[in-house]
Amino acid sequence: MPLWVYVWSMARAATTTDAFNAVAEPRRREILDALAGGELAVGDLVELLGLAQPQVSKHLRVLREVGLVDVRDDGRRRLYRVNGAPLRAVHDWVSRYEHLWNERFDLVDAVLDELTDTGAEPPGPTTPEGD
Amino acid sequence: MPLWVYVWSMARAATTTDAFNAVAEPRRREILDALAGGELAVGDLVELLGLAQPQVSKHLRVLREVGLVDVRDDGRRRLYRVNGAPLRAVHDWVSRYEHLWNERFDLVDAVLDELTDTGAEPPGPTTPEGD
DNA sequence: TTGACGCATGCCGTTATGGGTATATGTTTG
DNA sequence: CAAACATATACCCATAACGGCATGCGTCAA
Repeated sequence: MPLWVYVWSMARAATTTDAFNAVAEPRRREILDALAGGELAVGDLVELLGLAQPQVSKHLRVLREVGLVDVRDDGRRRLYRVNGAPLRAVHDWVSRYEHLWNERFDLVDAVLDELTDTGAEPPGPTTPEGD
Repeated sequence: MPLWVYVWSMARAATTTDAFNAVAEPRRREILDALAGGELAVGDLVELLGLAQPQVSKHLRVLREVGLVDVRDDGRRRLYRVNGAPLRAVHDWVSRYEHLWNERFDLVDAVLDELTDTGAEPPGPTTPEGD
C-alpha cells in the first residue's frame, strides 16, 4: 500500500510564524507603534496610518496570531492593544549582537579576544569585572 | 496617445530591504549565530548548519546585501564575518517595548499610566522609520 | 425593521521567497 | 594544462505575502 508523505515547499516562513516575521513588515511595526499609546479601534488605525481598512484588519490579524496584540469588543468596534511579550524573543536574540555596535562593550570584546587567542574557554554568560 | 504607468504590486518587503526582513528567516539567524564565533568559510557553514551549499550562499548574499556580513577572499574560499551594525535598528525598535515584558519597568509603567490618566502626552510612538 | 456603521474575510493578481538541482566562474594542485 | 575544489548563479517549482475591491456579518440608530 502506498505511503503518502506530505511535502512542504515553503517559499518563506509565514508571517504568522513568529514575532520576527510579523515584525518584518514596516506597516505592522507602525501599527504596534500607534498602539503603544494605548488601545485603539481599527478605524483609528486606518486614519492614523492612512491605510485601507481591510489592510489594517489583515495586519492586525497577523499580529493577533503571533500574540503581539490583544482584542476587546466594544460595541461595533474592536479595540486592539499591544502585548509585547512575543517581542522578547526578538530582543533577546538581537541583544546577543549588541556588543558589535555598542562601544560600551569594547572592553569586554578585548577580554574575549584575549581569551580566545590563548585558547581559553570562550566564556558563556559574561561576568563583567568592573563596570 | 497611451500613457504607460509602471505599477508595482509588492507582495512583501524584500528580504534585502533591511535587517528586520533579513533576520526574519531562521536559517539566516543560524548563520549569524555560527559566524558569531568568528570568520567562517561557506563550506564551514554548510557543514555546521547541514544545509545545501547553494542555499547557504544565497542566504549569505541576502545578509551581505543588508550589510549584516562582510566577506573576504582567501584563496578559493570566501570568509564571512558578522557585522552587527544593521541589527542596531532592530534592537532599538524592539527595546521600546521592553517594558511590556520586563518587570523591572513596572514602576515606570505605573508612572506612565498615571500621566496618561491625567491627560498628559503618552511617550508612545516615535516611529517614522521610513526604512 | 431598515439603514448606516465598523470590522473581518474572500478572491484576484503580481511578486518574490526558499529549496532543489545543474552549471558557471575562479583557484589551487598535479 | 587538466582535474579537483570552493563558491556563486541560473532555473524551476510551489507557496504565500500584500494590496485592491467586494462582500459578509454583527451592532447601533432612526
